Amino acid sequence: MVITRAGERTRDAILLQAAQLATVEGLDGLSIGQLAHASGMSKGGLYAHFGSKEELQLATVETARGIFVTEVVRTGLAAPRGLRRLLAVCDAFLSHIERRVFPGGCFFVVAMAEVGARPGPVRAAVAAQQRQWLDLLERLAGEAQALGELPAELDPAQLAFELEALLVAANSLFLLFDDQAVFERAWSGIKHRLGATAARRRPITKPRPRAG
Amino acid sequence: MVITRAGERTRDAILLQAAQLATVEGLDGLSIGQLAHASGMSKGGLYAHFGSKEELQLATVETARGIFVTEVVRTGLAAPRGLRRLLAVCDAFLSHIERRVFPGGCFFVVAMAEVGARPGPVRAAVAAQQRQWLDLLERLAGEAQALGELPAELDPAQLAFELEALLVAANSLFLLFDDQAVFERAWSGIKHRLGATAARRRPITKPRPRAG
DNA sequence: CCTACCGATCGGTAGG
DNA sequence: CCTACCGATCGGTAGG
Repeated sequence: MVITRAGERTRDAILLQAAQLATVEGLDGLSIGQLAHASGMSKGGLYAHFGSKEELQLATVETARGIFVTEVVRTGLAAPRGLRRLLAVCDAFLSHIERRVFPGGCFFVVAMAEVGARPGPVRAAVAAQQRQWLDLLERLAGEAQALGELPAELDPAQLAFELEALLVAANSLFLLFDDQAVFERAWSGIKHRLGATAARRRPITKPRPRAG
Repeated sequence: MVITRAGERTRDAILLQAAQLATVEGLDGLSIGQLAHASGMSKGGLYAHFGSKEELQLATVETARGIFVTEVVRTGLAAPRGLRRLLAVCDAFLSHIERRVFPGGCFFVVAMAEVGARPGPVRAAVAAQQRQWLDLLERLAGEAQALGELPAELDPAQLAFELEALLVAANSLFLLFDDQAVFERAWSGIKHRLGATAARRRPITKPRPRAG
C-alpha cells in the first residue's frame, strides 16, 4: 500500500480533530460520523484511514501523546537539569491546561476516567502513557536529588505521585469551576513540597475561548 | 400524582443501578435501554419514572451523592473532632474506593471528567457536590487548627485542595494500574502534609471482584 | 476518497 | 408499568 504525503496530512488533520473532540465528548462519545463532519469528509472516507472505531481511538491516543510530549515534556526538558527542570515540567503542564491546548483539559485525565474501569487495548495505551509520565517525574526528581537540590531522604516515586496529584487536581477543578485560582493552589502545593521558591512563567499564548 | 411505596422502591433500585453503571459507562454512555435491561424493565417503564435522559442523569447524580454521604462523609464524621476526624474522612474515601462501592471508582471523578467541558444542569450538579466536599475538608481542617492540632499558619482551603488531589490521584491510578500501592502513596502524602502519624483502618468489607 | 446501503440501537412518544 | 412504534444516528460494509 502506498501512503501518499497528502494522505498522511489528511490523516494527521483527522487525528488532531479527534484528539481535541475526545476531550469534550470522550473517546467513546466521539462518533465516526461526527468526526467525519468536523473533518469535512464522509464516513466512508474515514474508514479508508481507520478500519474500526477502536483503531481510531488508539491512533487518537497516540496523537494526543505526541501533542503532550511537544507541549509539556519537551518544553519542560528545555530547562537546566535538576530542580528547575522538574519545576519547568510542572509549569508546562499547567500552562497547557491554562492555554486550553485541548478544549476539555488534559486528554489523559479524560481518557483515564473513561477507560479506567474498561480493560482493553485503549486502557492499556492510556496506562502506558501514564506510566511514562510518572517515570519522567520520578527521574527528574532523582536528578534534582543527585544535584543536592532535594533532600536525599525523599522518595522520588512518592514525589512523582504527589506532583501528578496536584497537577491533575488543578486540571479538573479548573474545568469544573472555571476558576484560574486553582493554578495558584497547585503551584503553591508543588513549591511547598519541593521546598522551592520559583515563580511560574505566565502563559505566552492567550488562552483560547471556551467552545460555546 | 400518587407515589406508591412500591414505585419509590423501583425508582431507588433503578437509580442504584444507574449510579453503578455510570462509573463504568459514563453518564452519557449509560443508555436508557441498557439501564432498563439491567433493571429488568422495559424502556417505556423507565420513562414512567424519568421524563428524559437528562432528568435521569440528574437523579443519578443525586443518588450517587447520597451514597457518598453515607459511605464517606457520615463514616468519617463519626470520628472525634479535629485532626482525627479529618483523617477519618480521608480514610473513608480511600476505603470506599478500595471496597469498590462503585465499580468504576469515585462516581464524581468519572462525572467531573465527563461533563467538565460541557456546561449544563448536570455539570452544575456535579460542581455543587464537589464544592460541598471541598468545603467539608476545609471546615474539618479549620476545626483541627482551632484545636491546635494543625499549625495556625496553614491555609485550610489550600489544605483541602491538596487532600482532594491526593485522594483523587489514588482513585484514578488504582483503577488504571490495578495496584493497591497507590493507597499507601496517598496516605503517606496525607500524613506528611498534616504532620500526623495515624495508621489507616483496613477495610472491613472485602473488595468486590471486578466485573468481567 | 465517495455514495449508498446494512442491522442495531439511540432517545423519546402514543396509547393503554 | 407494558407493547409498539417514531426518526435519527450508531459502527461498519460494498462497490467503485
